[in-house]
Amino acid sequence: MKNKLFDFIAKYISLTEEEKNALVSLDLFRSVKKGTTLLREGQKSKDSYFVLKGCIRIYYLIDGEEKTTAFYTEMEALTPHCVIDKAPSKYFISCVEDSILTVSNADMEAEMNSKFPKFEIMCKLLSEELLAKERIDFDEFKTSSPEQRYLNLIQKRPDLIQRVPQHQLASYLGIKPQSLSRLRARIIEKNKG
Amino acid sequence: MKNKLFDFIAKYISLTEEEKNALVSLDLFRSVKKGTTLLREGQKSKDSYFVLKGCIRIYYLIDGEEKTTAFYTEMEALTPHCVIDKAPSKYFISCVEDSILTVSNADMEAEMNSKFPKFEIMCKLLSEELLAKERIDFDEFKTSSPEQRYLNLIQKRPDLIQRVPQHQLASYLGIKPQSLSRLRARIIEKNKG
DNA sequence: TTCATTTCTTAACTTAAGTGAACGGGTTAT
DNA sequence: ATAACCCGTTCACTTAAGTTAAGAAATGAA
Repeated sequence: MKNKLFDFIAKYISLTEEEKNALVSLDLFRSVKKGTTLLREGQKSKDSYFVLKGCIRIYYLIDGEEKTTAFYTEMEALTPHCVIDKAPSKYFISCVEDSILTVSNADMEAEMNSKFPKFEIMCKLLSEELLAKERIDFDEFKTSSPEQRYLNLIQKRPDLIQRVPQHQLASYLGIKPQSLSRLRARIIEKNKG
Repeated sequence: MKNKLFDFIAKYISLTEEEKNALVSLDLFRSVKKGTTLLREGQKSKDSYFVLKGCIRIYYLIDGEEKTTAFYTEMEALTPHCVIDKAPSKYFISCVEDSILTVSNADMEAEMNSKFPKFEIMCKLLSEELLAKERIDFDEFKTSSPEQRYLNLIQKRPDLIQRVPQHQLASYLGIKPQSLSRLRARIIEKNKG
């Protein structure tokens, strides 16, 4: 698992042994059971997550209903907005599967940054990249229909369709579970005729 | 206009006179006429934008139709994905109004960063903040209907509804212009009855 | 000004998503 | 074992968005 983290970091900066050791000594690795809630609405957490194995999701509780809006799987990083804006969290974060994560506190990050300015650069590169990606994801969502979004998902994240419950997928696609069922039936029908 | 830029930067880091002078000497300020295309699909530009006055938008050309997905107004920054991933741009950027922008090249940024590491920190803070905001915007979009999105826009960016053509607003809301017209009529009807 | 183009609205019709309800399969708990 | 619950699907019905077309209003260019 350490190496998975180092591989990820290597995409942005190169680490010396000293730096790697400093990272490991932070004791970041956590095993979390499926269903565990990592962050609740209203909380002011300072923790960021990086998924080494498994899957976590962001969801909102609206009128008593869970609305899942994002999934993070292997090699994906998530810093909740509350860490950035110091406001109570607007959303929940929960474990979709038994997972192995790194959980890093904002204070630990600040310490690493001051010791190794390189880390700050990595964070900059990473968040710039994620921002550009998020922009494009959002644009694709806006410019396509639910059916196109679903077909697009099959192409881009086929694993999600297997590992995530349909009703979570539905709200991820911006529709109701019944509509996703219908839409899937429609697609199968098309491919037959 | 210089001061508007300095005020923006001051939200993230504090600048010495020397640093301010270095910034000004980069000759960043540009006046652009309404309708000017700043970036075309397929281009590999290195330019980032910051809006001092006016409005610019991102749009896609899909089946010969313009799909506007984002607006940037006063005190908002935009780094196109092509600057980050060095790939041909997926979208166009164009001027909605006569505008005053700063246009900064990635090379200039790199130079500022090496001279003043503080700048790198500002970029990190800014992109982290924007990423967290974009996440929440996307989530709000996913979890609400076109009508809710429109009402939400009235609350959050009332100026946009005045200064931007309806058909651009429509695709920004993920719907067709005719649907936006109808939806507006529906809302007015509700408020009467 | 005049003409052409673009933008916005309206309307009639089609298509798809939302809603509420029911059913079967699976799991969990008692 | 059975009851309770959750999940995915299906159905009938409602509501809203997409589509096509037409016309009025605003804009811009000659």
